Parts: sequence; structure tokens; C-alpha cells
Amino acid sequence: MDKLAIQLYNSLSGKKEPLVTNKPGVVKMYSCGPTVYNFFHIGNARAFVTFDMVRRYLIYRGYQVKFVQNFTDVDDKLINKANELNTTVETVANRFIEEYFIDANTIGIEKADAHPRVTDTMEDIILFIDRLVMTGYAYVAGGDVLFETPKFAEYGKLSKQSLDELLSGSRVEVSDYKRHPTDFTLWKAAKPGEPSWDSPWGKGRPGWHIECSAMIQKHLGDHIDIHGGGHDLIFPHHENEIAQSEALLGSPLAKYFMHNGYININNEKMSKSLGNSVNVRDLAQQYDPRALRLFLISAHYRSPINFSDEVMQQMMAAIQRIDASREHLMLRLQSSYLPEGDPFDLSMFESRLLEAMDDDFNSAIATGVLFDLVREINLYMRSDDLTRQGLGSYLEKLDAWLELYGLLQLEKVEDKEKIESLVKEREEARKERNFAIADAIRVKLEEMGVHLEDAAQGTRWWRD
RNA sequence: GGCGCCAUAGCCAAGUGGUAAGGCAAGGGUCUGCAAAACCUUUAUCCCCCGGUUCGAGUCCGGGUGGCGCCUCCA
Repeated sequence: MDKLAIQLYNSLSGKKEPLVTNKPGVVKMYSCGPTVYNFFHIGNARAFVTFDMVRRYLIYRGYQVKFVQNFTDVDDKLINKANELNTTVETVANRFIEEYFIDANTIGIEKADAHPRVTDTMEDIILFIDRLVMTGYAYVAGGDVLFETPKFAEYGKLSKQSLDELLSGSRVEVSDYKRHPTDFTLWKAAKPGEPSWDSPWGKGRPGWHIECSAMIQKHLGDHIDIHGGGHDLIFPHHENEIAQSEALLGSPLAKYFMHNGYININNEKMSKSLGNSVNVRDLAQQYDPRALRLFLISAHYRSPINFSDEVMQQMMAAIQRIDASREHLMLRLQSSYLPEGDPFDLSMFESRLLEAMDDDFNSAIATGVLFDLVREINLYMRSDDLTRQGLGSYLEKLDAWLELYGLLQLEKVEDKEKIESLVKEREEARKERNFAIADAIRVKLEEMGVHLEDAAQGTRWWRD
């Protein structure tokens, strides 16, 4: 069995590197979470699902994982939204944090070990900024505090750009009070009507980047193993985090930076101006949420992917294939006259999965292995030598993997009993070869959106 | 202008220098009260183009062409 280290692509080096954690067996990871002013969209979902997948896999591989993901709950977008709704920033934030957890749960994203909010981290943030001022990395200009980028010699090491190169883009905002055009805000002086906090520099609120540095330190300590986010966060967000933290630490904030790729919608960049952003709340009404998740993990996390209805239809069909196989397995296992036998050795499958995921979390290959398992299960079930242990081995493996992929079907209880009694009634009719009644029941169920499938061991059903 | 990414069948998507995984769709077949599912089978002599390295390249190198991202809030 493969005992080699997990390889992961490190944005810092631009290469795949073996995962060697600061503390053996423990992975500390932090991933940038949402600004909670709205429902999250499919693009956000890709980042969340990517790091949920990484976390699940690390745990699967036996690591103890400490995972933190933040909520940005003070920011211009929130302030605008609050004004728009004639309410407070806090109300907006609370509302959409709740909505976050609902949607995250829908697509199988587990809660992090901590979900710190900026407003709960204010003291640490102010202290952090203060230390940067004291050590000369930051300066006060008016009521603002700015980080002086040239003071940090390695500025640009993540985005692989020098200060000059950053400038030549000439899109960097030039302000009179900045000593250098690439300097960025750590603390923003309060404007009337905005939420603000007391600080040594007067009332104000934190800039965007500082929260992550402060939260990492507070919840995970000075150094973490993996820092994640969308690849658009490379610059300036993560670059600035590195500058802030490492200016004080003098050593790396995170050993590995991982960045997931973008999602396009019908081959166009998703953006609000194009009006094509789709939130997960709406999508989950339209498609099986697991199909959504499968879509997100069916490509390697660094590849750009394209969202379209056509692709989603394919994903729905693929989910059906998995479900059908699993449900047949369970039906067979319910059979009362099943011979006993030996459990199967499925280590070949397991090795293939580990090999795929160890290689920079290649979930595209890993899902291929999953479908190979499904094929083998289907083949086995057509054979004549089924045993309880044989079926059990497959079900156990399948469920372990579906759990790893976050695709395990959650039981919906509501109308389940009603449907099952109809299904049973129909089976009785079929036994009596009263096909007229059997078909009538099927029509009725179809109208309810329930599909049937007759197998030798019984009937399985599923909903749209 | 700077930094970086991608180009594989009708669609999606892997592919570590050794002769193209997997999913969806489509055709044919087996099974079946019907239907569905499942299984079998067919579908890229070829991986954007041109050179080069090599016994051998989708896979490495150089040059094109075509997409895209970041440099500004952004997953």
C-alpha cells in the first residue's frame, strides 16, 4: 500500500511538494471564507467544497486537522446592503451567516472547527496593527493606518511580482497620503454612520486583509500548514497577509498556499455586471445538490470549470448511476436467504483512490475510480455467487467513499412512508399478476415525481 | 506593459516518455409482464499547428495559433 506522502501544489513555489507538516500527524489549515452580505454563489462554493474535500481527505488519511474559515462581517458591501435594507450591518451579517450554514450543509460542506468573525476578533486585529506600527512596518496617515510595502523585502513573493512590476500595471490606486502606491490599508478611519471601533488611531474599522492574519494567529498560532482560497486571492489578499504576518514573524506564515480555479458560466466569466452569477440556494432547487457537488469535484481543483445546464444534466445522470447501484446493493442485502462467505479484499480500489488523491487531491481521477467501483458492484450483483459478506464489503467501501466525497445521500423522511406503502401495494398487485393495478399505481407515483425500478429482489424508487 | 494558466472524442474530464482512465450522450445486443436499471459491444490510428530532443512524445524543448485569469472589490 502506498505510504508516500501526499503531494500538493504550492502556489509559493509553483510546484508540487510533499506534505510535511509542522507537527507530525497534525494539519493546521485556514481558508478564506465569505463576506456575508448575500447568499453565496457557485464560485464561492467551489472554494468551500475544495477545502472541505482537502480536509475530509486529510482526515481520511489519518491526519488530525484543525480547520478555520472566517466570516467577513464588516466591510463596504455589508454597509451598502444594510443601508439598502434600512437595517444594521450586524443584522445583515447574522442573517447571511445563517444562510451560509444552510447552503453549506446542502452541498455537504462541513462546519470548520472555528468560524471566527471580524467583529469578534477586533482586539486581536488592533493589537496586530499596533505591533506593525511599533515595528515600523506600518504608518499612520490621517485616521488610517497603512502597511508600507517596501519595508517588507519579500513583498510579491506569492504573486511573483516585484513592486515595480505591480506598478507597471498602473491600475494600482494612487493616493496622496500613501508613501508608496502599493501600500495597503490596515485600519480605516470611520465615516459618519458606519460601524466603528475605538483604536489607538481613533474610531475606525479594519482593512480587509488584516483579519485573516489576526485570526490565524488567534485560532491556529503563528504558523499554519495550509492556507487556501480562490486563486484571485493570490494578489492582493494573500500577498498582503504574508507581508503583515511575516513582517512580525520573520518566518513563513503558511508552508503551503493552495488556490482553486475559477468557474465560468456558459463559457463566460461569472460576474455581477454580466448578471450571470448563480447562487447555491437557487441551484439546489433545480438540481440534486449532490450533482452540484459532483460537478465541483469532477475536475481537478486548480482547473477552470464551466457551469452549464448540459453539464448539470450529466452530473444528475451520474448521481443516478451511483444511487441505483447503492440501492440495489441494499435490496440484495435485505434478502433473507443470502449465503455466507468471506469479505472481499478491495485494497486495489483503495490504493487507486489514495494514489489519485495523494497527487494534489486529484478528485477527477478519484471520481473515475469511484465509478469503476460502481461498475464492479453492478457486475457482481449480476453474478450467481452473491454472499452477505461480499455485498457487505462493497457497501462498506462505497459508503466510506461517498462519505469522503461528501456525496452520501441524506435520508428524507417526509413523504417516504406514503411512497413506500404505495410501492408495497404495487408489489402485491404484481405478485398477483394484476398488472392493471400495478401500472395504475406506477402512474400515480410518476405524477408525484417518483420513479420505480423493478428488480428480482424488490422495487427501488427515487424522486426527481 | 508585467505575472501566470489552458488547448485531449458530440459534451465533461484524467493522463507521471512506452503506445489514449472515467462520466454523460448516441448506435447494436442480452435480460425483462411492461418500463427502467444493469451488463456486453461500437464511437479519438490520435491528443490546436510547425519544428526539435529521443529507440519511442498527448507527455520534454523551441516557435506559432486560439482561449483565459491576475495586476482593482471578487472564490
